Amino acid sequence: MKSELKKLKEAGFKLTPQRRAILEVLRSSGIHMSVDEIHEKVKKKCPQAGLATTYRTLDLFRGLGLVTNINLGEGHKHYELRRKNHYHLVCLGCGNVTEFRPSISNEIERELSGDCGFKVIDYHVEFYGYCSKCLEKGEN
Amino acid sequence: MKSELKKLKEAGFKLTPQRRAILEVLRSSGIHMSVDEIHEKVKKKCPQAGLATTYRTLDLFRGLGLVTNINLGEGHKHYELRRKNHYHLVCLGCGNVTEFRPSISNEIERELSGDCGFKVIDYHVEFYGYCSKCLEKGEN
DNA sequence: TTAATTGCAAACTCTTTGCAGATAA
DNA sequence: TTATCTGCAAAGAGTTTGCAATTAA
Repeated sequence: MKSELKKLKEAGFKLTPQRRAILEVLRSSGIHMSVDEIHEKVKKKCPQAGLATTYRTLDLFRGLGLVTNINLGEGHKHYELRRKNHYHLVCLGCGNVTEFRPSISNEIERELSGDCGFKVIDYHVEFYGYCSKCLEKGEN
Repeated sequence: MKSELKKLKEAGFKLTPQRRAILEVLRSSGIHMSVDEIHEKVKKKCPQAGLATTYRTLDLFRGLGLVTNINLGEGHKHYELRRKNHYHLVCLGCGNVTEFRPSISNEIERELSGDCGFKVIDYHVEFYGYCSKCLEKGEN
């Protein structure tokens, strides 16, 4: 059994088709999605699935540390499977969101714990700017 | 005239009492606030000020680059005067949000532009964890 | 004088909740 | 069998918008 399902079960929750479908959707699309996007994809597997269940399930998953929700400045939440050590690059030109794994992220954590006594559990990092394609095209 | 008002005027916008009040509120409280918090403080200076105006003004300011809005995982936006080079440390124990100016932030920008050809304009960085006080108290 | 701005209220969007029926264990 | 979970619909919270009146320039 894949690790997320295992965690769910171990925490005493039922493995319903809806929960399996939501996990599959999150897995199949590596990148973050809005609740609506997730729900649309879930309905292809579970046509009767309700939006409220998607909200409830994502919140349950977040509580278990299976997913994180991120903010892209829009008016709604985005969720993705939790993976450590990735930053988002949001292009102000084309709107694309890509990922970035900086080689120095460990140094930041070290600096944090040293200077501030702050123990890092998780982080959300979003850089806004222009991707190489948009830089080539335009005059940014 | 302070620089934010100057920018507003230069961009062709009127300097209304409401806009001045919102700027003053943002300046007086260094840290981020929710729209509601901002509006409550604005009403002390402009009792008749409407909430919609606060929303419109903050969005106008954001468009001009005067403020940035950040996300703390709650269901509403937070705004603050735009200042470069600061990261948020969100304590999962006491909920306090403090700031952090990492000495290596320039290196990240350099790595970004080198490896990815991505030109950084702005960023939001939030680290979640436990502050020194909570670490002393608890067993985290 | 006049185009920009405002307050109000209504509309809209996203999210949460209550509840009766359905279902995994 | 039974406590958990679901779908539905209604409620709630935050945000945006239309419009007539007001106001900065």
